[in-house]
Amino acid sequence: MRVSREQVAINRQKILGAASRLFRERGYDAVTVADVMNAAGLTHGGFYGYFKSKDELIVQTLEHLIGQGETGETRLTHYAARYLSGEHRDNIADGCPTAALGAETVRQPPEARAAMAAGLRKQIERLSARSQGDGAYDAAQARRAAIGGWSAMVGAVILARLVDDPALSDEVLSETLAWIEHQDADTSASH
Amino acid sequence: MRVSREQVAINRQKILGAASRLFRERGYDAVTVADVMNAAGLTHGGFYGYFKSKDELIVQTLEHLIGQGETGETRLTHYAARYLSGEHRDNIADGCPTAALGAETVRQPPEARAAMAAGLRKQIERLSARSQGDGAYDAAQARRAAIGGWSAMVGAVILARLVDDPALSDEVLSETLAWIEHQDADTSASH
DNA sequence: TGTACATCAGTGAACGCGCGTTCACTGATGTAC
DNA sequence: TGTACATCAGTGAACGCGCGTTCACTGATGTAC
Repeated sequence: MRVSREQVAINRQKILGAASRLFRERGYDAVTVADVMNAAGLTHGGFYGYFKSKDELIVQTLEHLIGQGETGETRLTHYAARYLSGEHRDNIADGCPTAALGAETVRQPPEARAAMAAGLRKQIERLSARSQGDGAYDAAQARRAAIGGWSAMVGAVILARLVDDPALSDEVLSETLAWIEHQDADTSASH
Repeated sequence: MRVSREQVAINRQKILGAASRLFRERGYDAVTVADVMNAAGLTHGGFYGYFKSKDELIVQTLEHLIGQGETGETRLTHYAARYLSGEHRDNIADGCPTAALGAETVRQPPEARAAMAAGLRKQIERLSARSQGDGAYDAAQARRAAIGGWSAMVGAVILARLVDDPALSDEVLSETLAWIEHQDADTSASH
C-alpha cells in the first residue's frame, strides 16, 4: 500500500535511526536488513526502495550519525568526564559511534571509512577549541591534547566494555579520566 | 589418511596461527572455517577433529594470542614508540590483538571476553613495572600511567587505521606518542 | 623385529539454515481533467 | 470540488548463495601378538 511522501521521509529517518542503534549494539554483520526494517516498523521487502544495498545503508547510517553534530561540552576534561562514565560504557546503542564501530569500519567500504574520518576531524577540532582568554595558549599544543585525549577516551571505553570484571572496568574509566585531567592541568599551567 | 601424533600437534598450531592472522585481518565474521583450514594447509572437514565449533576456535585463538607472552620493552614510552609506529598500524595481521579485535570481542562468547580481560591485566602490570631505582615512585601513579597510556595507544592505532588520509593517520600516531611522552616526563619528574 | 588388525586424522560431498536480494502483487496516494 | 486513472511504497513469498556443521569413506599410523 502506497504511503504519503511525508511518511516516506519519516520512514527513512526511522530506518536510519533503527540502523544507528542496531549497528552500534551488535556490529554490522550481526544485524540483518530484516532486523533494521522490523525495528523501523516495516517489512524487509521495502528496504530496497530506500537503499541500493546493505553496504549503502552502512555508509548512510554513519553519515547520519556523524552529521547530527554533537552539541554541548567542548572542553576536553569536561567532555572526557561524560565520555568516560559508566552510563556511556553501558549504553553502547546510543553511545559514541567511533567506540562502538570504529575498529570494524576499517573493513567496510571506503565511503564508510571516509564518513568516520570526517567525524574524527570534526572531533579533533571541537576538542581543540579552547575557551577564550588563553590566547597565548599554543594551538599546536591544544591539537595535541585533543588527539591524545580523544585516543585515550576511545581506547578506554573499548577496554572498559570488553572487560568482564566490573571493578577493573570502572578503574579503566576513572584512571584514564584522571590521567587526562592531570595531563590537561599540566599543559594549561605551562603558560 | 591418518597422520602422526606429532603432526597433529603441528597442525593444531598451524590452525591457531592461521586463525590468529586471519581474525585480526578480517574480523571474526568474515573469516570462514574453510578459510582457516586452507590457510593451515588442510581441508575444512577436518576442523571438527580439533575444535567443537567456530566459537571455540575464537576463544582458543585469543588464549593462544594472549598466552604467547610478549617479551621485550616494558617501559611505557619505549613501548609506545613501537606500538604507535606506521609499521604496527600497517600490519594488522601480526599486530596487537586488542587493537584489531577488542571492540568486536564485546559481542563474542564470555570466554573470549575473559581471555581479552586477562590480556589487559597482564598488559597493565607489564607497563606499570617501572625500572628499578625509582622506589619512591608511587605505584598507584605508575598504574594510572599504564592504564591511561595503554588506552591512548589502543585508541590511537584504531583511529590511525580507520582514517583514509595518510597525513592525518600519521599525525594521530605521532601526536599521541608525544602526548604520552609528555605525560610520562612530567609524572616521573614530579618525584 | 615382523605381521595383522584396529584406530582415527583427513577428505570432500552433502545438509540445513539464514542471509541479501528480487519480484509479482496490492491498495493508498497523487494527479489530470 | 469530484472523479478516474496512473503511480509507487509496502508486502511477503521466493531465489541463490555461502556458511557452519555432519558424515561416510580412505588410508596411514599405532598397537597387540
